[in-house]
Amino acid sequence: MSTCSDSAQLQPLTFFKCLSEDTRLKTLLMLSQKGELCVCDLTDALQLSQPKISRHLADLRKCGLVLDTRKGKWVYYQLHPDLPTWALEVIKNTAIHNNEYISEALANLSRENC
Amino acid sequence: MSTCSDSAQLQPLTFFKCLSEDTRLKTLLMLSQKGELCVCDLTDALQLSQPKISRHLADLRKCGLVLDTRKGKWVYYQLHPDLPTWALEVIKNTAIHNNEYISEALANLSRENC
DNA sequence: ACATCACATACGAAATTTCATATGTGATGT
DNA sequence: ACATCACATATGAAATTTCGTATGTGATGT
Repeated sequence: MSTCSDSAQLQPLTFFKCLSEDTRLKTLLMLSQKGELCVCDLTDALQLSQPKISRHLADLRKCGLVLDTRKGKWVYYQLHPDLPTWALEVIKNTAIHNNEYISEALANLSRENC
Repeated sequence: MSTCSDSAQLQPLTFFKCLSEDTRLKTLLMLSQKGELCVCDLTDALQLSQPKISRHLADLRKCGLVLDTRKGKWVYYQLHPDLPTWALEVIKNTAIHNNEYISEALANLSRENC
């Protein structure tokens, strides 16, 4: 995940490289279902260390797949509003037809908040 | 691309790992447009060595994304007929909206045959 | 039987990706 | 000013992926 030459148009290969890692894929699928999540939501949901989540979010940011918004201490992430339609459809299509892949993470999410 | 535990149901992560490499992605997109291609078609189209193409096709085979059929000397590949609908739609959706990504390869294809 | 064509596979080397650990930064509260 | 919380980033080690080269295999033709 090094070659995301920022600000260029989203290349299909770049896009699928982002989807080819467990943490990043689950993050994108969860965002497509939940709309908006902060970093601590994701560490809870995926049961992973904060730096690990943060590094993968940085990758997704650099490729333009997610948008971050600071609200006080918290940083909220969402799927980038400027995502090409085909890419958004891939994410949503995958999320809808693979519920079991993210169901456990979504369950962790609802239990507690930071 | 090592962990394609054959014959299991297609996992989204496995699927996207297959799409996260240039040769494999272009191969799948071309198959979705052309229906059927032999190995030498792909070496011509993508201008890559035969073993390189062959190794990536082996990956796609092991993950169940393509089906190979021997016809005399030639081995023809197609998208696997049992592909889950969501996966097939991802491939077709991507192909339709990213013509420029495979246009050069498709042009090479029409020029000559082996 | 032998040569050749189309394709598959084995083996290291090189490049890329991923990770844990440590440290840095901005915002909030006292 | 200081401590703390939420998050980001740097660094080097470890795992994984990719590739070139060499070699193996099945089918066809003579």
